[in-house]
Amino acid sequence: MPLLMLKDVPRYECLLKAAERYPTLNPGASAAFLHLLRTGDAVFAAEGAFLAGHEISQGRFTVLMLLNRCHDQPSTPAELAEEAGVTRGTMTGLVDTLEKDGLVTRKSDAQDRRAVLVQLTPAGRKLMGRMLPGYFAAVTEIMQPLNEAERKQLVRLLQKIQGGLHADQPEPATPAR
Amino acid sequence: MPLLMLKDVPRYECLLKAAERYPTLNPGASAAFLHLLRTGDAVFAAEGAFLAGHEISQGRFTVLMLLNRCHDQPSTPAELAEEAGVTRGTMTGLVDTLEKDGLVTRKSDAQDRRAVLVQLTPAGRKLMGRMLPGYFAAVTEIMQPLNEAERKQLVRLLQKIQGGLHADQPEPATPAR
DNA sequence: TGACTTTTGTTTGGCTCCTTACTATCAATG
DNA sequence: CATTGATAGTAAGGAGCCAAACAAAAGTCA
Repeated sequence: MPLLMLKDVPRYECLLKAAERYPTLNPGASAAFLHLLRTGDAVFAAEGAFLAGHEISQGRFTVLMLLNRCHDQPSTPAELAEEAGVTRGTMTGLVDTLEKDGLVTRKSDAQDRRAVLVQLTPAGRKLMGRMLPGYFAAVTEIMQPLNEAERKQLVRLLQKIQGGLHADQPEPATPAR
Repeated sequence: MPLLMLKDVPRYECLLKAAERYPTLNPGASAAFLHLLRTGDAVFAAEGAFLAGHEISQGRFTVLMLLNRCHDQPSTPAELAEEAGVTRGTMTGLVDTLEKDGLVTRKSDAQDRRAVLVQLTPAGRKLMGRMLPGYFAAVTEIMQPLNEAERKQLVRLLQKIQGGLHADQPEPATPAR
């Protein structure tokens, strides 16, 4: 549960009342915003609870997923950090603990002596094979309340929001490539 | 950006292909799940970016919001922790830094000598008065891509998911009260 | 070649949050 | 009363993340 926020979304009437005091408050937008954060956090926590049952954190699980994707190709920490959306420093720590637990190995790249190649060990592969069916089942379970049409609808709405965010925050240094 | 996860949601075709290997993987459910986490995190980050411009973190802002709600009533750290969904230990730290910055004060409760009352200082109230219009405008801006009907639809879908989560995870110790 | 810039992985120190353990106070019951 | 149990706030230690600074190795270009 990484997001500190209101535990319960305020009732819509309260938002309406607050809007009288704050002219910039849009009740519909605020309600959607709060529910999105709230539900996103709850779903994230549900995923975390499942993974905690297997003694693994979300961060480590993400790395294992990335390494499990293409079985034999090892990845460098920099690639993993980029794909996971964390800094290389963070990835160093994640790989450290995964290596300590015997789930991945580090070996130096023959071509580039700066680089390190990270790869799943047989134990790591075995763990994923054991976890993934349950993991996917848990995800399906979480999304059970929505039928297929509703899921598509949800994805469409979320993509709209995300598209707006990207437009708001253009990377200033890379205009075109 | 507290959630470590895949930076980009996998393409739907990749999910379909993965579903061949993992029978429990439901592509539609997985896509909705990943988009929900991804967008929730992006929106959370956008909020954090706004608040960072005012030199304040999400956690501290939540506390200030709770204290600003009812102007004169001070709250105890335990109440604040309950409402914010964090532990009392975490709340101690948040109030510590807010007090250090002169935004809130602690005073001991006359009725209950264990308790502490936390209250906004004039400086804290002033900060909120300065920040909130921009904050609500930023929330509105984030939700701009959705029209009012879509926002309602989104809230409905999110509530459905949340309802399912509560049903899955019944508090075992408090059956009825 | 030699002097630059970039990239790689790591280290360090910081922040926010949690869990656990502790003391002080209250409340309930004999 | 005195004992027992619950509750309030705090402190200590850990996990996960970041930003900044670093040495080593590559790439670039005169």
